[in-house]
Amino acid sequence: MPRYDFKPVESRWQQYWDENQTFRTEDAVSEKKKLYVLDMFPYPSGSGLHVGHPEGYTATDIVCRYSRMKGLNVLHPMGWDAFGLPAEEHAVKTGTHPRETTNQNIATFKRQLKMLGFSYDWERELATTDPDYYRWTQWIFLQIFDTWYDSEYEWTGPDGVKRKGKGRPINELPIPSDVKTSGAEAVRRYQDKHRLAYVSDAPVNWCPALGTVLANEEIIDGKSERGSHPVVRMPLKQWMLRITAYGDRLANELDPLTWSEAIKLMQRNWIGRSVGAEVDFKIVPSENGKPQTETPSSIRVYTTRPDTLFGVTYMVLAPEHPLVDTITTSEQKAAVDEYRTKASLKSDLDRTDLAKDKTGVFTGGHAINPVNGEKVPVWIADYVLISYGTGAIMAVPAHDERDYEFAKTFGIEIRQVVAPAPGSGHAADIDNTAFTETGIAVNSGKYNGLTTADFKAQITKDLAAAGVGKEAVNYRLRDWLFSRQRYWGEPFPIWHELDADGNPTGLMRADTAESLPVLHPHMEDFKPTGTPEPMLAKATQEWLFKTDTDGVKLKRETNSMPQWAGSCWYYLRFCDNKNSTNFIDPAKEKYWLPVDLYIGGAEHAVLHLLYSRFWHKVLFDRGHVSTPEPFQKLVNQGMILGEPDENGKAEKMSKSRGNVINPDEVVKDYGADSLRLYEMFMGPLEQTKPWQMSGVEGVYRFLGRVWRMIVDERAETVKLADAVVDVAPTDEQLRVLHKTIKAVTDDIDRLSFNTAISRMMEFSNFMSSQEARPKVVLSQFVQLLSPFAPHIAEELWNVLGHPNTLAYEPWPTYDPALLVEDSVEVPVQFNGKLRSKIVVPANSDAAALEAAARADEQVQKNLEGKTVVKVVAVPGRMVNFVVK
RNA sequence: GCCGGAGUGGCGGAAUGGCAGACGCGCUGGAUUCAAAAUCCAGUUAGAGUAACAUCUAGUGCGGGUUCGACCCCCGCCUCCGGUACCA
Repeated sequence: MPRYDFKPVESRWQQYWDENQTFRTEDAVSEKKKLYVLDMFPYPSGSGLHVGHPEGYTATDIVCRYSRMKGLNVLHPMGWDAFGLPAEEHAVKTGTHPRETTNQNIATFKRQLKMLGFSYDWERELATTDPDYYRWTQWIFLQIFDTWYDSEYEWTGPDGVKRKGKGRPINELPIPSDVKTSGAEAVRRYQDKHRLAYVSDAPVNWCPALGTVLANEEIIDGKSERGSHPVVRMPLKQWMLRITAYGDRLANELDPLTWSEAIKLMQRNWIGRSVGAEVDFKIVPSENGKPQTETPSSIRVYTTRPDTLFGVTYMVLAPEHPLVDTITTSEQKAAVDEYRTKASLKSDLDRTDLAKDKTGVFTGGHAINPVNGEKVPVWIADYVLISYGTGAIMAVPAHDERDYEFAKTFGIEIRQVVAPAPGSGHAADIDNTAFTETGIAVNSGKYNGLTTADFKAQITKDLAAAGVGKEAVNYRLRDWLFSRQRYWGEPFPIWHELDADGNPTGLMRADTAESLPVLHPHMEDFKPTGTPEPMLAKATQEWLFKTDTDGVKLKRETNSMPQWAGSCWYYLRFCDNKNSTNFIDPAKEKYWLPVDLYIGGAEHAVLHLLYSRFWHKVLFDRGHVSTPEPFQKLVNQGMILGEPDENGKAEKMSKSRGNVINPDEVVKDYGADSLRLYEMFMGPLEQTKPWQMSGVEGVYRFLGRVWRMIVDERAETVKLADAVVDVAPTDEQLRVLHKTIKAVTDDIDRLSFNTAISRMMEFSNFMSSQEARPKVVLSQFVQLLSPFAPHIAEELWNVLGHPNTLAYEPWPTYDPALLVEDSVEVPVQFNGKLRSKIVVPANSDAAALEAAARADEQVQKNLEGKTVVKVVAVPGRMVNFVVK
């Protein structure tokens, strides 16, 4: 073989690994120490693998191959997040069943991943669309459906941690006696209201273009995350998951995880816990004859600043607030109605677009401020959201920017009640801007002089004592809208009871675990209904209806689950993907969980990771898993941008820009090892970085040099180069080898793959110039290279005379004694500036260093005419003369 | 606006308190070749200086500070990237 020909080598080893099942992980639970390394499994899109995919996959593959050589029992699986809209949209256009499209795409992805030589255990492959898989997705849904959250329950979990709050079986939910006396049906309805999976009639985000409703998390700037289609809000009956019940735990239990602070913060911000108070303002009976006898007779507001209660000069209800009709006077009714209509027509986008200009209408009604008895006018305005807090606020223009703007617009009084604390460096300029800092209370009656923190604590207590308020916690996080109107998602294992006329009674029945999976109905026509009516409503009568054993007529739930469902628990199924009696064997769960290293894109920082943690915690509470968190260590790979343009500016890869790099092409021209090596050599894993084809060329040349270092290029067949001999290595060769072993090992442990590769380049630059290259040294180097470029490494390992694969050869270790050099070059500084270098024995102490430095000619020249104030000598590092 | 991250040669990046620019790309020159590709060798921060070395000066976004010594730590700014936004 004259030159390194990657094609036959790469396909030979891929075949070898396949045939010998080299990377099969033993199914039995082992005594060996385990390592579970997981990639975020891909959505198998029609366009195939993107160069961004192999970045994370190569990183995990390096860790896995390295860890196997270190003797760990490694679990490294791959699967497919295969439900989703594109396959269904394709079905609408072509009539091809989504399953067929999905299977084709999976085949392409699988071929591409195999082409890159990743050491997955393909026996554990799974797709979320497999009935054997979504059977258990539906089963977990039933667990969630069967659970209510007891926020007062104190318990110690299998992890030994004491917690307050637990998801408990619905049959343990205490039923109030008045409900109990109302009969069995009332009890069922009461239970349904408390389940973690429940049906709600609240306004939701309906996206006509996608033909489905979307979760809050799937909406960006008022448009759909996918496709940027407009979204409108309308009330619909939808499934919700009570993720807010777990808000505190989802935020707090992030602490012990090895995740970047940035991602933890994003999750905490998304959860958005805030502590404040709820305060009741009594509604003032109308003065113009309109009777005000309706209950409730007070407006409840939520505030994080109860210390500013004395500064309240008006109140605002969200336009959708139920009390608007009650409080609006007849004079104001027309104006209020008009405003509400306008607000309801505005999309969320419009509402945020107009963020600067405050609008609103006076209702004519008033309420009483509980702290001072003042009559406060009540307005409606769309800057108050019905979906947060109580949908009503007390407005304190002096100390809130939004209220300030509103008050300026409508000429409402601005009353300062907080003064800057002395020495805080803040100033209050109430004539021009709101003062939103904390400080000292003023104009607040008996509370004057209290600090913001003390005032808050005191008034919260006082309000509670008076029965007009209490401490309250609020979350930005909403319950998770869990139903979609599409075909290509998991059907719900739920039936609705029908009355004699065929109308739903509102009562539900769950499928039994044994009857799962609920399969998709056969359909020919995949066109969306164009209305919020789900696709599955077009299914056959047999699929849709049945009569239960007790004679009750039932209709199937026709919504389907969102794409997130399948990815919420796939890491569990990988541990035991063939189990037909359980979603995971408990012993296997105990052994493999948690995932030790999870690598994927930052785009899943809130959605997938939050949902998945939520499901895991429900399973934890119900005793199905033993760890409170699924992913111990998380690393987000940086985005790979396209090639920089002539101005050096690199942009996101996209079809429209025409700068997408196809991994197939790269592998065709340079081979899989080069692609893997390049993606790791580009820069730090977590950093965003531009693609440069010339860089691929660089690592490709490096592999050629490594090949020539070992193989005789001029020979007809693959044989060792003449310089490769069976001799004892020189001291220098040993030192370079052991330095490289140390550096590469440390770098892999730190996931610093770019520097590991540069160390191997240094090694090959050195060794290639050696006239005699000891086999034993080269063999160990090939092992170091093998996690990064496994194909060429396996081949060279063979050429060096080792039979079989090196996948389980013990990882080379270094001898610290060999790293020590006899003499070292040490810089000599004058006032911190480099002036000379001296060569001294490596073990020289500070005094010897200084003496050697003083003996140096350059140093003496620099010392002339100067006074030495101080000498700093750090053995092995440097000498610094402080002179005047 | 708020929260996070980052600013180092022509480019990707290395060095987390001790020789700034490892390694790679690109570029320049040379060797090899009939020629090319491939490969190998040398050079490559800028400026001053030298026949050539030597040597000197400046230099890690900007301004200040701590230190014998700062890309690294502290304070104040600027720019770029990511997240988020009427959340009371």
